[in-house]
Amino acid sequence: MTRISKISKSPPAAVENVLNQLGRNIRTARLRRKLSRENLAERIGISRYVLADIEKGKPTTAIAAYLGALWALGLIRDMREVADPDRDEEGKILERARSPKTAPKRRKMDDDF
Amino acid sequence: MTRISKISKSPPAAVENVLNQLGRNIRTARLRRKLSRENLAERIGISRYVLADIEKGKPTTAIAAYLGALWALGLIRDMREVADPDRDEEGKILERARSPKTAPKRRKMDDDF
DNA sequence: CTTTTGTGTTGTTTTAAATCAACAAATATC
DNA sequence: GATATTTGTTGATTTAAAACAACACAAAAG
Repeated sequence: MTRISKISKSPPAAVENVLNQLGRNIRTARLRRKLSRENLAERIGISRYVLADIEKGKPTTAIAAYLGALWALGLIRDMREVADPDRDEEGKILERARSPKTAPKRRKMDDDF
Repeated sequence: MTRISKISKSPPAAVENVLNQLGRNIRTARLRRKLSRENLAERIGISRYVLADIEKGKPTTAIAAYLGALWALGLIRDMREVADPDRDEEGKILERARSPKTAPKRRKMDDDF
C-alpha cells in the first residue's frame, strides 16, 4: 500500500481469482458459524471495515488480517502446506539439475539459516 | 496499513508461524530457481525491499505481494484449497445443526451472492 | 409497527507501508 | 588477486491503508 504496487493495482488473473475465492470462503465460513462481521472482526483484532475488505478480496490488505481471519475461524491449518518445499517438484528438479551456469547463485544454504 | 492492527502488531503464534514458514518457503523456491531478489521482485511488480520483507514473514505486507510471489514462482495453485467450504467440516456441521437460536443470522444465502 | 442488529457507503484523520538513494558487506565470477 | 552481483541497512519521502464517525437501508425480532 501506499505507493501502490503494480501487483496490488492490477493483479494477474490467477492472483485475483485466488483473492476473490479466499474472500468468499471466509465469508461462507463466517456465516456458517453465525458470526457477524463486527463480532468476528473483534476476535481477529481488526475493524469491521477491514473484514469487509477481506470478504471482497481486497489486494492491498495486510496478509496478517487475512491470516487472522482464517485463524479466528479455525481454518489456519490450510495454510501450512502452501509453497512447501517438499511439494515443490519443479523446484526440486531445478535444484537437482544444477546446470553449470544458470544464474549467479550466491548463498550456500538453500533451506534457510 | 497505518493505524497498525493488533493482528499485525502481535499476531497469535499460529499466524506468526504460518507467516515465517511461508516466507522461508518462498525464499527456498526462489533460490532453487536461481533468481535474485531484484529479478523476482521485478517479475512480481514490487521492489526488492518488499520481497525481503516477504521472506522475513512481515505481517503488514499486502497479501497481493505474497500471492504475487507465489504466482511468479508457479506456486499459486497451493492457495486454491485454502478455506474451501467443501473441506470445512466444522462449518458444515454447524450449518447442519441449525440450532434455534445460536446468533442473529441475517442473510438468507450462505454461499455467496 | 417498532426496535434491534447487520451491513454498505462516504468522508476525514492518522500513520506506517512502499519506494528510493546510498552505502556496506557478502558472495560469486573472472 | 580484482570485479560484478546480491543482499542488508539506514534515512527521507510519498501516499494510501486502517480506523472512525455518521448516515442509510435491510432484515430479523419484539
